[in-house]
Amino acid sequence: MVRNMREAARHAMGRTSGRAAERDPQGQAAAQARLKASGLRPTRQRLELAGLLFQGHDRHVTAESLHDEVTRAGVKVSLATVYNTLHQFTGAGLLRQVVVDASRSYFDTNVHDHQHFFHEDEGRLIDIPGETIAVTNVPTPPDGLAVDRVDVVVRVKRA
Amino acid sequence: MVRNMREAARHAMGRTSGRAAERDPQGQAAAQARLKASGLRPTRQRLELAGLLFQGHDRHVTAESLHDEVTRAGVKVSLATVYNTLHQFTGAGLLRQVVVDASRSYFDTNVHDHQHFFHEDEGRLIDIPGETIAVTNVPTPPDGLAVDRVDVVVRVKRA
DNA sequence: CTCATAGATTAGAATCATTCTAATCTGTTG
DNA sequence: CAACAGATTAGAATGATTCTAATCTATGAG
Repeated sequence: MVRNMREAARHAMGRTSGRAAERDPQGQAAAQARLKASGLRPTRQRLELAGLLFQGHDRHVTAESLHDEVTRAGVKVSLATVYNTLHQFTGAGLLRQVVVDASRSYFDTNVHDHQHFFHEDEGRLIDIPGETIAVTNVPTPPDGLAVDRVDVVVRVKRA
Repeated sequence: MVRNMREAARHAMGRTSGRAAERDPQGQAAAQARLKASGLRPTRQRLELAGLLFQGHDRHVTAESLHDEVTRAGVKVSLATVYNTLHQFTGAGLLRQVVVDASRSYFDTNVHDHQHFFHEDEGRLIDIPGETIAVTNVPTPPDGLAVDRVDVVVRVKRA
């Protein structure tokens, strides 16, 4: 029994993930449950990425930044898989895609109602809590259309 | 004198632009003045593009859509020039760039304060008049940063 | 536990919007 | 009209993202 579990863990997590799991037990566990709920297999790569993404605090990543990060952590995941995973997590409601920069896509681990500062000089996103800003008098959309969501981006620059 | 003006017009406007000018006298004249004010030479290409863009009603274009349009109108302008021109017009305050879609840049001839519906199924922008929506309680940006502008995008889908 | 298989990963090619290059052309000014 | 700064352009280059099709692996059945 003990051996079975070790085997399973080794298979699921791969070489370096013991460390990742220690770094980040809760995020990974929660993510694993949510992956299962979405019909996504808990592969080594997805667990590693989830471990980095869901550490408790809100994060904003691009495919490239996350790929760099996971690679620097000594884990081998292809860029294609990072892209796939970001989209699958988004589909599963674990991430939200943020469009603020024509050249890059950002993904946000905070999927609740909130807005962003976008630092145009550095290409960095900063959360604004959901209750802060109020958007009122949003008009009814044209016929046959329904509001999906309202995005507010406060673009900021060095003073 | 008459001959000089004709020549100038012919040179500035090229083969087919007599028609374009007739189609769109006010937009072109206004644009010409504003180009001059920005130190941009009134070339055939820029006048043609301005003629299409500034016809009085607000427009949303992408580089590709504008290039198609000017090409269909029988005018030969390279895609590179369309990109250059859109950016120069934006720098001159004649256009505003709108980021709503990770895969494309939109340019809006309405540079006044206003917001957009973005039709996610069709990739189409629809103006919301500036006085309609109210955004309140925008927090102070982090130290050393100043608000450049606040973008509001109401994402809509087929009901 | 083992196997078959659906699902996942990946290297590398392909794509798409956009930018760059450097050669040629044109508006402007003297 | 000459000369030159500025503009245009074809085509190459870039960079993010997606696709392909070959190889792996998690899972459920037996």
